[in-house]
Amino acid sequence: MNLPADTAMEMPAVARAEIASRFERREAQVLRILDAARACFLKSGFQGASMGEICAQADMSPGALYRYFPSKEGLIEAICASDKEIDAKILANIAKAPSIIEGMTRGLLAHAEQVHKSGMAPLFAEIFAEAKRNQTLNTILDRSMCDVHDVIGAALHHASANGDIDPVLPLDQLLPIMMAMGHGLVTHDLPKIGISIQAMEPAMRAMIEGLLRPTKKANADLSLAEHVQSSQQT
Amino acid sequence: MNLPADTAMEMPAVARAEIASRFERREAQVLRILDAARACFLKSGFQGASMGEICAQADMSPGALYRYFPSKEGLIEAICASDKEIDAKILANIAKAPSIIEGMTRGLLAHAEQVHKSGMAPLFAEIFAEAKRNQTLNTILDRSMCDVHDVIGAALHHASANGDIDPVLPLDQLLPIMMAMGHGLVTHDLPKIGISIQAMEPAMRAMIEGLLRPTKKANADLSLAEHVQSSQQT
DNA sequence: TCAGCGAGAATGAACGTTCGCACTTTGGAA
DNA sequence: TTCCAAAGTGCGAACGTTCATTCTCGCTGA
Repeated sequence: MNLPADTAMEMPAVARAEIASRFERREAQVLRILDAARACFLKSGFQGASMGEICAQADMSPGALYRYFPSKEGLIEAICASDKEIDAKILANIAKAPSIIEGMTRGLLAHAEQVHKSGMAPLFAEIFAEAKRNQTLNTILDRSMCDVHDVIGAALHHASANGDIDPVLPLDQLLPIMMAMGHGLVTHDLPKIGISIQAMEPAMRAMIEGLLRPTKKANADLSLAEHVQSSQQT
Repeated sequence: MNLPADTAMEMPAVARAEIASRFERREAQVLRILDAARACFLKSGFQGASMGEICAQADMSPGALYRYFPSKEGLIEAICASDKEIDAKILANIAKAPSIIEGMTRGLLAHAEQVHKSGMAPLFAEIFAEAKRNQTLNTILDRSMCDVHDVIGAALHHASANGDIDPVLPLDQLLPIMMAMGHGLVTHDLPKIGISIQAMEPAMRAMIEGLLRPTKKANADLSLAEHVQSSQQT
């Protein structure tokens, strides 16, 4: 941003290119620490990872690390806050999608695939688990969830106004269901089962279509009468 | 706290006969410890809860506790193993349901409601997060998931043989989706949002119907063509 | 009498954090 | 330019605490 230009000019060109100013150097160090912390938290969990472990991973002494973060708690909060931004592009695509069904289908799958491919699924699970106990984390998570809520909520309203959503179902119930689905896809260990996430697209689309598309559900109870002749097993 | 062991110990001679034997007393103590551990893990997480905390909650000294469990690790494993049984009745109901759609709808919601009502959702989140790092826990969890897989898998096969499931979708993809949904409903903080889980039944049924019910999805891409005139927002 | 139980102090390791110090960079005065 | 004080940075030993676990010993019921 607002670098002292004179200082930059006193430096040799090579050094200036690498770390042009104090501010940037500081930012680079912060990033280095965050990367190390992410790796350690991923491997050992928030409580399980020690500051020593993180220092070693960042190739830095404790004294140095504590110049950048006031505490382990602060580090955890920074990790949570930094990882919310992952969704930005995906959210934009949901808003731009030709229909709510396409948007949600692709958005959910893209999100799940991104998280699993980057290997960050355990970290997500950790964040959500920790947020149920840690008030500060909970607030951070809520704030980042707000963006998601806003985008999907707006898309739902828009689709509803267009008559693309079954009027029987209250809109404010659809959103939590979507959120829970996304949550499940990310937290559940899909890759372990050997499922390709992209291959799930037809099934996901069918499911979301069932949820949102009008008609066909005036009284769903007929499914009961229809299938009385059925199921039991050993 | 209403701990079984407490009550038993303060009971008159007649009632004491119920837990007279060494074995039964030992079992009661184990239960007392497990209850305390569950409460502490729920509040502070596996790593966050200390043995001291658990001892205090169980009203027991460390020396006593260690007569029943070899380590904190062992306690965690016991908690994970004991909490898998929650699903037994719900699973049975899924198998007995008149149709796969009814079974899955009610099963998923019953499971979610039970977990949330008992306030154990954070513990579930904790277990799943921890299992991604701890090999032993992972095995325990896998084993308990096997039961669920078996029951739902059997129900799916049965329904599929009856023609109740869209033949286009491979069965082995449906199961992970169901699992992920259940997982999401449990782990996501539905009650915080103020949603009554039972009220979600129509929406859930519509969604599962969309996923399983035949017809209507020969080429779902028409949803794209249909809605080209759509969505953007502020 | 004896095996098992329970309490609680003791132990030793690990942890988050701080401290003191040496080194470098910065910005301005001489 | 040269010099200096101030500020910033990094290191790693050290600190105080907390933790999981063990030990010792007295107690209890059979």
